[in-house]
Parts: sequence; C-alpha cells; structure tokens
Amino acid sequence: MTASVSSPAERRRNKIRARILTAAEQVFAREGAAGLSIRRLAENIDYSPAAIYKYFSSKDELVDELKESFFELILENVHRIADKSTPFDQRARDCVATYVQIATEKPYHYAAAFAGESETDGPVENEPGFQLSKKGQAFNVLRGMIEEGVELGAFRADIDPSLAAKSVWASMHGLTMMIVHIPTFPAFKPEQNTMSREDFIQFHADQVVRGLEAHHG
Amino acid sequence: MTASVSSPAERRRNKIRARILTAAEQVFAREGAAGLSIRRLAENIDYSPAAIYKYFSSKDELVDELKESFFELILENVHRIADKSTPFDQRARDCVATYVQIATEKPYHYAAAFAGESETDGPVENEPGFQLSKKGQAFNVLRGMIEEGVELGAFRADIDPSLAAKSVWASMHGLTMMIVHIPTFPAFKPEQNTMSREDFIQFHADQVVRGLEAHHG
DNA sequence: TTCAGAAAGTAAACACTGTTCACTTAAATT
DNA sequence: AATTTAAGTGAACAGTGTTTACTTTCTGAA
Repeated sequence: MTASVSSPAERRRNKIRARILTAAEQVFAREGAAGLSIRRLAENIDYSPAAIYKYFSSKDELVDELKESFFELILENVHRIADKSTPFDQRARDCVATYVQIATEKPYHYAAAFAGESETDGPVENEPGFQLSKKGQAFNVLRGMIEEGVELGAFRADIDPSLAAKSVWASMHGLTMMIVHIPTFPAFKPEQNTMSREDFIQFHADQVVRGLEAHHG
Repeated sequence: MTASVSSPAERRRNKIRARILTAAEQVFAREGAAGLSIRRLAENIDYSPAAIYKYFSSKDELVDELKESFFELILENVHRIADKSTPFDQRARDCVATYVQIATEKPYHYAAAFAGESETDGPVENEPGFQLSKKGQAFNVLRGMIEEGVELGAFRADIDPSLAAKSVWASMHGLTMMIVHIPTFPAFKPEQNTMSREDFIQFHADQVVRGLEAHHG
C-alpha cells in the first residue's frame, strides 16, 4: 500500500501516457487509423517503438482511448443542448444537428468509433449505476428527450421511446456517415452547389423529428 | 484489328480475371478487406502473388470491383420493387426495407462501399447518357419515387425531391451501418430481446417515409 | 513453319506494418 | 547498499502491398 493515492512515479507515467495519446490524436485527426503507425508515433515522441507497448497493450487499445474521449466530447455538447430551457422542438432539432456537427468535424474519429467490429458495445439501456460507455450515455440523452416529447404531447402517443430513439439515432448516424465519407455531401460533386451543409443538417433534423410528431387535426 | 470482337486469348484472360474475383469475393464476404490478402488470394487460385498484378493494378482496384458488383445487386433488387404495380405507400416502404435488407446480408461489402475515402463518387444527378455509378443509379430510383409521391399528393408539395432523397438515403444508410457495425442491433446486447430486425427495419422505414407525408386535415 | 514480339507467370526483393523477446539501464523499495 | 521492479531499447518475427528482373508460354505475321 502506497501512502499517497498518486505516487510521483505514477504521475510521471500518466504524463508520458498522455503525451503518447496527444501525439496519436494529432496524427489520427489528420490521417485516421491508417496513417497512424506505432513506429511513426514512436519517432514523434522520441521513443523506441517497443516503448509504446509499456503503456498500451496494442494499437487497438490506444485507438480505443482516442475514440472514447471523442465520444465524451460529443456527449458534453449534446448534454449542454438537451439541458437548455429553450422550447422543446428547438432543443430536439438542435441535439440532432449538434451531434452531426461535432461528429463531422472529426470524421476519422467518428468513422473509427463505429467501425470497430465488436468492441465492448456495452449495456446501453440498463439499470443506472452500471458503467455506461459514452456512446451509451449519448443514447440515453436522446431517449430521454423523446420521452419528454411524448409526455408533452408533441410526439405521437403510441411511440416507444426506446425504439424511436434507435431509429432517430440511425438517421443521425446515417447523415454523419454520408458527410464523413462523401466530403462534399449533400452535393455529390464539388462544382454542384446545392444547399449548404449546415442547412442540410437542419433539413434532415427537421425531417427526422417530423416522423415522430403528432398531428393535431 | 482482330476479326472477332472477343479473341480466344481475351476470353481466357477474362475467365482468369473472373476466377480471381470470385475467389476474392468469397474471402471478402466472410472476413472483409482486412482478411483479404494478395498472398492468400494467390494461394487460393494457385498463382504467384505477382501474377495478380497482371490482372489488377492494385488491391484497391480489385476490391472496387467487388463493391461495384455488390451495388449492382442492390440496384437490381430496388428496381424490381420500384417498378411493381403495388400501391405507392407500400412500394416506398418496401424499397427502403429492401435496400437495408440486402445491404446487411453482405455487411463487409456495404461498409467497404462507403468507407472508400474518396473514390470516384461520380456524378449522381447529371444529364442522362453520362456513365452513372451503380450507387448513383440507386439514388436516382429513390429520387424518382419521391417525385412520384409528390405528384400523387401523398408527399408534401413543398418537398424538393432531390434534397429529400438525400435525407432519406442518409436515414437508410444509417440504419444499415448500425446493423453492420452492431451485429445485434436493434438490441445492444445479445440477451436483450427487443423487436426483431425485420420488424425494426419496417418500423424505421415507416418513420422515414412519415417525415415526407402530407397530412390531409 | 519458323520466328519476333507480346503476354503470362514467377522468385526475390523492397519498404512497410504490428508485435515480441532478450537485454540493458534507471528508479524505487527493503 | 543490495535487490527488486519498472522503463526503455535493438533486433528479430511474421505479416502486408507492390515492383523488378527474369523465364516461359502463347500468338500473329513473314
């Protein structure tokens, strides 16, 4: 048992770990997982390639940490919107738009976060207290908003919030992936000038939310 | 100038090319691009690795052909539905559901088809006559259906079909990607039994189409 | 039918990749 | 001060896509 909860050695170790992560982050943001090699990363921080394995058991583990802290960023932003006191309709649309906005600013992160074949996809809608992934927490925010919408009468009464949330998330995810993979989306070629990206995101968010709305005759 | 449009040598060449492609297809369907290596492929068809480069200039080119013929499969199926004489509403939903269904049967193909950083995303909504990618053709079918819906009065009159088609496509794409990346979706964990996948696809399709519908007082 | 030239196929190498192992050096603990 | 633990390294292993120089096979014209 060590007296201090964080020994000097431990703190020094965490510092180096963080240095590796930030160096990795920079390369990853620009070139994605493909451009990030252990040897290149080692050279950046002036260590031998083997040294990195004293801090991370594999490249995948390293990249997983990048992905997790990326989703933490998304979660923070979505939370900020969801907790605002603006009208419900506005908030719902803004949540969708924000998710897509942040995600598309770091396309490699977002694509990688979902490309991971079968990581710990984790429990998403379980009893609280259980450790939720950031991805799972983001989902719960979304479901909460839909529940609120149903209670307010803005959304159709027959909606199952959990199911609807999955559908909405899928739609958000789809637009995000489109933008990530087709850099000019919603235009397919650079010279085509359709709607601006921001406007299209709003358009899509409207469309998605409209699918949930009750229509008072 | 050769007399016959297809010389024996040429036909023999095409045959070997096809043999390479079908061998690649099988590995790719099971393990994706990561599991498909030139050396392994070469061994499968009993050639040297270098031989493959007499038929394909790179692994990417080879994989691109797999992706293209995969989207040809999707296109055929969507076309079959779109041209049916069933009621419009049914057709619209079935198109969406079929796209997702076929796509998720070959998850690696679908994921790879969109993961390709910046291939020839090609002209999608240009003057006819121009060579459209299969992906582009599929989009045009979708847009055509939405145009029809607007004319029939089933969809809101203020809808821009081209824009709406992109939004709908994004939503379809999103669900497909979700299923591809989270094998148990719409459940997040295997033991959770929510709605069946087929039912959820229909639910999502309903949701998406509802966003377009006009609501007659 | 012979013979030049093109096409098909190959072994070996190049430049990478993630990862591991035996080893040394530095730090911390008893 | 001696011993144990952690940090860091160079070299190697087993892969990868790709290229080059070389040999073999086939083909179209003299």
